[in-house]
Amino acid sequence: MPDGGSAWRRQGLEVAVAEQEESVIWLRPEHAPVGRPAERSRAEITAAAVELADREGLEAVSMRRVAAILGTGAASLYRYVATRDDLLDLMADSTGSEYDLPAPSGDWQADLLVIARQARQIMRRHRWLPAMVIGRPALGPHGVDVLEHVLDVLADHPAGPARKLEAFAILSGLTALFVQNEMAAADTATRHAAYLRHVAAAGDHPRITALLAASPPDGNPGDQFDAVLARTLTGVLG
Amino acid sequence: MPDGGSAWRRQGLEVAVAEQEESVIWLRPEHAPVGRPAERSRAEITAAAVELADREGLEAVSMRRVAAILGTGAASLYRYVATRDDLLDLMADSTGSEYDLPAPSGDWQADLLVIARQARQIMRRHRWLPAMVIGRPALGPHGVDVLEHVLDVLADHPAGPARKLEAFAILSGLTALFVQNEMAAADTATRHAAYLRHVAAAGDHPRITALLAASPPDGNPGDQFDAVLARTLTGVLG
DNA sequence: CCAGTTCGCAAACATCGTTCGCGAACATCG
DNA sequence: CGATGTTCGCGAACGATGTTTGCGAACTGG
Repeated sequence: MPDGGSAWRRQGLEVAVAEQEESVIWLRPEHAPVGRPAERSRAEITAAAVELADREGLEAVSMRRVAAILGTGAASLYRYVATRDDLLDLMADSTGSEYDLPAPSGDWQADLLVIARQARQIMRRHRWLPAMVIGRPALGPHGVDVLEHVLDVLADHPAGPARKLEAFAILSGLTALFVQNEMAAADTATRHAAYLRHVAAAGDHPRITALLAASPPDGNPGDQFDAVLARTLTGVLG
Repeated sequence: MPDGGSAWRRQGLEVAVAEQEESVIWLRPEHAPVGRPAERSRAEITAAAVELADREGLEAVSMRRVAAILGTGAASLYRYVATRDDLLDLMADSTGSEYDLPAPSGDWQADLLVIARQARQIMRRHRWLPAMVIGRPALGPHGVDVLEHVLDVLADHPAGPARKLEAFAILSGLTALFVQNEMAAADTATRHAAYLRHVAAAGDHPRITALLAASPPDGNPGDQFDAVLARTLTGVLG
């Protein structure tokens, strides 16, 4: 049988292995137990992709460029990853290793804020992360560790499982939203401002006109992150 | 001068026009005042793109496919739009016409909830919208109308302009997050569940194991949208 | 040593966004 | 009415993308 695509996985070395869904990369063994050994690893490829994304953005992460960084051919990457989206999932989950997860203190609200603040820092380090957290939530080994920790923090909380999962999703999503907004402040805001000035000059939309007139002398609103997130969490939890 | 790209715009018919930023599509006149008349309009192209996205998703919206729907060549679209992202901006803003904006009632919290609920419905109608609202917030003519209305609702509110703008961004973003989550419930959740079952079976992560065991008999948490959004808005505003 | 299997990867395919160049179409003006 | 100036429509091409195919090379268990 020529190649044929991972036939060894079906040979029943472990019964549980045969039952696995192949649609999720975390359940696919990284290396085959027989045959020519691989020269690289998922971690190595992921690290290269993350570094490239940090430097030039997500859209610069093409199979060819990642392969070039590693000094291989583009097609070789498909021995480690079924598709580009798999690589993106690996990238997103790998950032989960940057969390420091201290033991729960008893104050779940404070503990969740600690996590959220770390998430914010991590997303600032990897400016492509917010878009992935929002648009393609991946739950790999590291993400599972974070989820376990959140559930540990909420262990004594009376809310049901579904609500706790929702709280986790909102914590991640809202943090990503915040970071995305503060990143777009320098870029998108300028483009919007040009059009908003035009709208203000046109005469309709008096509220926008007034807002733009009073905008410069307005003190900056400070960092609303903690306050908004705390309120939102008490909204979904008790 | 052969074509050369919209030279008439520089001829100073209107002084204000010459000052315009060309980087924003809303400030670029749709049709040239001289020369051969265009056979189509931005609105027509936008409508075709929206219909295609509603049917087959955002990634199906390619210049070639949109052009094919209209019975033209792909290159022709660039007479109406400078880039594909411009077309996406047009699509996003066009959904702003689906709002019904009643006069402010005096209760700003209730009025904002009315807007948010409409946003939710609109995003459910156009399943590609949440990703755009979050990743590429476009503020066109219709978006400006909605913003004007929100500012009108908040006219008597003591918060500063920056905070009101932040409230608007959070209102849109959080709504998009919610819709994205409820859409992913059927798709992503299934993929996650397979891996989560594996994690639970592995033995570590006892909280996740317990959560999965108690998951089926747990009553669904009802619709948290109104509650979470209200709490968050009072978090950023007074 | 050989049979079995996987690995690395050049080449090819389909598709994408975008640009170029030019004939055709239209409004204006002489 | 015809010439002129300008834009429009668009076939063809360019470069880049994700992915597949096919095969020689590399390794291992028997």
